[in-house]
Order: sequence, then C-alpha cells, then structure tokens
Amino acid sequence: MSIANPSTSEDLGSAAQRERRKRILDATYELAKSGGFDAVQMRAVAEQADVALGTLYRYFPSKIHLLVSALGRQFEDASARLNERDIPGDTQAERVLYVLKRMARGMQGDPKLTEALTRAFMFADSSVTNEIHVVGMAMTSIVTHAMHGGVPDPETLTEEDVAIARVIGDVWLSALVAWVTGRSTAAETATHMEKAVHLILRD
Amino acid sequence: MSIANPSTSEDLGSAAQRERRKRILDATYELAKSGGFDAVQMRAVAEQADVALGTLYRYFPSKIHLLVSALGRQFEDASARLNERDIPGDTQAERVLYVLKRMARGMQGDPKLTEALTRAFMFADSSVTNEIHVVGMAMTSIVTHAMHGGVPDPETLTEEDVAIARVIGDVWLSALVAWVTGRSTAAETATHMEKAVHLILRD
DNA sequence: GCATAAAATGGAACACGTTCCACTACGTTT
DNA sequence: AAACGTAGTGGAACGTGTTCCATTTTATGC
Repeated sequence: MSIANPSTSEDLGSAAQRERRKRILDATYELAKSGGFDAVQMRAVAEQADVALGTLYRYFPSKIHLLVSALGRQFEDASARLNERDIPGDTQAERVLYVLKRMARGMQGDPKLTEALTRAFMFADSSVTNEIHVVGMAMTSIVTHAMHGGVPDPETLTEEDVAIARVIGDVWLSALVAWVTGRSTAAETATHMEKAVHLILRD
Repeated sequence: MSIANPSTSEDLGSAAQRERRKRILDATYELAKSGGFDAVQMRAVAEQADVALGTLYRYFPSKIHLLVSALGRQFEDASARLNERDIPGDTQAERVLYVLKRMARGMQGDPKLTEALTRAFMFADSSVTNEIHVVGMAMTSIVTHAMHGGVPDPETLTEEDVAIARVIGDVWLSALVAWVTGRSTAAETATHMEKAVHLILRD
C-alpha cells in the first residue's frame, strides 16, 4: 500500500506506477490543450492514457484533482525555468512585470490549456488543498524571485515581500480568470496588471 | 416576444413574468443558503419556484446564469444599503476596510450562500458577461464610495481611483475564493485583506 | 369571441462525473 | 509453487445539468 495518495505523496511508487501517472497527466495535458476544460473528460483521459476508468480514479480522485495536479506540474516547470536565469529590469516593478508578461505570453499561446487549468483551480475545494499549495508556492516563488532580480536570499526575503507577492498573485489570478472566461481581452489584462503592479510596487 | 433575454433585459415583461422571475431567484436563494452550490439543483429550484424545468431554463439559460443573477441582486442590495449612510474612518484605508469587513461579516453569516454564489461567479464564462458586469460595477461602487467617505462626486472620481478599486476588488475576490473553498480561515482572510489594503492605499 | 402566436408544462432522453462490483493480473511471502 | 493481497480492468449504474418535444395554457390582435 505504497500509494495512499499518489497525487501528492512524495513516495511515487513503483516505476510502473510512476509511468502510469505520467501517462495520465500527459493525456490530461493533451486533451486540455486541444479542447479546454470540457474536453478533459474522464473517460477520454482514461482511454488516451490507456488505463481503466477505475484506475484513473485511483490515481486522481476527481477531475479537479487531476487538472490542478497538471497545473502544478506546469507551474513547477515554469518556476524552475525562470529561476535559472536572472531577470532583466532596474526596478522591482519592471522585473515583476517582465516575468508576468512572459507567463502571460506562454498562456496566451495555449488558451484552451490555460482555460482548463484555471477553471479547475477556481473550482477546487479544500480536498485539493495540497495540490493548490504547490501552485501557490510556485507563484510566490516566481514573484519574489523577480522582485529580487535573482534567487531570493532567505535573509533578505521579508514578511512584507511575501505579502506583496501574494497580493500580486491575487490580482494576477483575478485578471487571469477574467481573461480565460472571455470577460476581458489580453491587452486589457496586460494594462490592468501594469497599473496594479505599479500601484503595489512603487520603488 | 418581449423577453428575449429575461435575465439581463431591462424589459422585465408582464407582471406574471416578473413574478415568476422573482420566485425563481427566491428559490435559488433559499436553496443556496441552506445547502450551498450543490443544493441548487435545477429540478429543485424549478419545483420550489413552482415552475416547470423548461420554464426555468427559459428564464435562466444555465445554473451559472441563475446563480450569478442571484449574486447580482445581493450585491445591488448591499451596495444600495451601504451608499445610504456615510462611512466612518479617517483615512481611505480605514474606510475601505470598514466596508470590506462589514461585507465579510455578512458573508460569513451565510457561508453556504456565499460559497454557491462565489463558485458560480468563478465559473462563469463570456456568456454571462452581462450578469458579471452588474456584480463588478456594484463592487467598484462600494469601494470608491468608501474611499471618498460618501457618495463619490463624479468630479473627484479619477481614473486612478477606479483602478485602485478594481485592484482591491481583485484581491478581495481571490481572498473570498480561498475562504469559500476552505483553503484559508476567516481570520487569515481578514489579515490578508488588511495588509493588501494598506499596501495599496498608503494615505 | 376567435385565431394565432408565445409561454408554460410534464416528462423523456442524453452527457459526463462519479461510484461500484465482479473479475483478472501481478508481485511478495513462505 | 501456492496462497495472499494489492492494483488494474471492463462495464454497469446513478445523479444532475441540459436538451427536446408533444401538449396545454395564456396572451394578443382582429
């Protein structure tokens, strides 16, 4: 009984199980990318991952868990990639806007995928806390990293910085939802984020 | 053919239609209040409103439209009530926090209702733009009103003010979602909002 | 009043998330 | 190698949002 909760546990189980989990997340990714939230149907995911429906549910107890886990993987990748290099910009605001715009560009390139993952994130309840936390940490890490123009030294990372990062993350999430649901355009979203960041980070 | 889109149209139709619409929204409210999002089942709403299922769908084309419309009614009421009186507090931050706390208290008193309405709001797509807009306007109005400590004179209401109100609204929404989905407590939410508002409004 | 169009009704039917179950395959222990 | 427990399978079944349709009721124009 090594995988009590395969979606969050550190213990990833046997090679076969890791393989299955990967196939499932890959199938989720593909379906989300081509058809958005609605296209990620549990039967379709199971079929494309070559796994029985029951098995899918053993690995991920709901569609929301599945999608939020996929989102977590995306964010961790993005965070790792961004943390590799230094962030250009002379002020905190400039650097934060740089990474936000970069992320926005990535998301606009895959609108269906973004829609699916954002929807899931917004719909998640407390049973998805662990998966959500992964995403929240990645987001905070990305913003604080940008604020400091490099990997944040734990010394210089104040409470205040984290609070700021969270507020920016909140605004970003709201803007993202508005964009994903077709209530605002990409350009409006960009303008809004720009205003918000300058409001919060007046270096 | 007077009600092409009864949920958003200004033309509210005949008395019988207005009456039906009200019964439906009341039923939605009751069900949401006692059982949250999941309890607002279309068959249940129809039955409680004493209306056929098909009729319910004629008035509100989806569960989301229904719930967001109910949310709009709530917000308009709240906005109207708040705009009646002056807001106590010496600084913008104090006044804004005053109204946000007031609203938070109201929502915490009806957690199921809040959960249902917030969920719907987060899940709404572009087909619900009109209903969403009602909510957004009410929110902005509440915040700008608080910032100015009274009904905002259109003269003194700058672009900047509106941008600030929107950012605060965004943070508030994110915080609300976190609370509603059980990912943060009421106390944490309050603290977070306090920090955010002081960050944004440094009078 | 009557004819006609619009709205409402009751209920069947469909789609997809989720649950459940009987059965099979696989790996571990002895 | 046999027995046992866990994971996986295939598929039926259920709940709820949504659609559809035949029929009845209500409203409107003449």
